[in-house]
Amino acid sequence: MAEPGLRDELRARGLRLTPQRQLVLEAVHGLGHATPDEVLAEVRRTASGVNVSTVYRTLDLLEELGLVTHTHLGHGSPTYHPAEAAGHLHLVCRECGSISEADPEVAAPLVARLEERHGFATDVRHFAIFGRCAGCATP
Amino acid sequence: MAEPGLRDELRARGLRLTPQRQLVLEAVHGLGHATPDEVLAEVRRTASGVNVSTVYRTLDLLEELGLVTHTHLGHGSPTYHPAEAAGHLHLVCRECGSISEADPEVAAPLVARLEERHGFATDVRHFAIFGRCAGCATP
DNA sequence: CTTACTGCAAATATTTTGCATTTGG
DNA sequence: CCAAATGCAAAATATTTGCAGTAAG
Repeated sequence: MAEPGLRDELRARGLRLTPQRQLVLEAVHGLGHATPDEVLAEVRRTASGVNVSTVYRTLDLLEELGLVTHTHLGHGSPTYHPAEAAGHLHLVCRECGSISEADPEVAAPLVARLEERHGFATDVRHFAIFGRCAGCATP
Repeated sequence: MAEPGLRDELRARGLRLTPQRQLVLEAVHGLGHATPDEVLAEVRRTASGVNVSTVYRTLDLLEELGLVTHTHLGHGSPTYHPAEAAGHLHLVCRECGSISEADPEVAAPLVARLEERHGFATDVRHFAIFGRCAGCATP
């Protein structure tokens, strides 16, 4: 998978395209949702010996470049996604820990009201909703 | 400020009312929003020498008892609130970091749709919405 | 060549845990 | 008294940083 965007975004800022940066970006794409640790593990499955610090620094960089985003899905580490795939909400079940996704359209009325009443521009990508999933519902 | 609820909740489970537990609960009430660290600092302003571990253990306990709740407001430590005051949404501005509140009623349509389409029971208390606040809007 | 980038190891920060001691009821 | 709770110090995690060597352009 070539990442045409990466090289250009980097050059535009006088930065360099390195194998590590390509690997991290590919890992984020491959995994869909992943913590820095999971990205590290994935990267190491392919190329051995990429360093933890590099993964952290690279994820920060990729986020600045607008190629990935992150979300806080509750406790622990943040989760990184490819920016393009970020157009969904996360439903986090506090009982079983499962994470499902929902169409951002369900949040449209909320977004509209927040804008209207609070002048608040909601970033739907960075969104996590907590509760109890269907599977854990007590009948 | 007497905490009538605390003693009873504890006794109902065969647990004990200790000065530390009262102090932590009072600190959460006094602060409104606070990380474990901030709670610790506040508690120490009053009584000296309450231990970090006790604060963590107590916050967990108070949450189980339903007297406080916590929310993840982005990076870093979770934020604890008094349970009664928890009936609001948090609007977190990613630019200035400010946290404002909104009436949970604005989320009603979202909650309804998630229930209907995904069988997901949203916990509105545990809710954080990211975006850009009115003050940071670029005109 | 120039300087951005990486690896490494140590420093921070945060939360958890085992165990001896204290203390509420 | 006795089990529960605390303090303490060490362990487990997670993330950041300084710096010297490596490599992209």
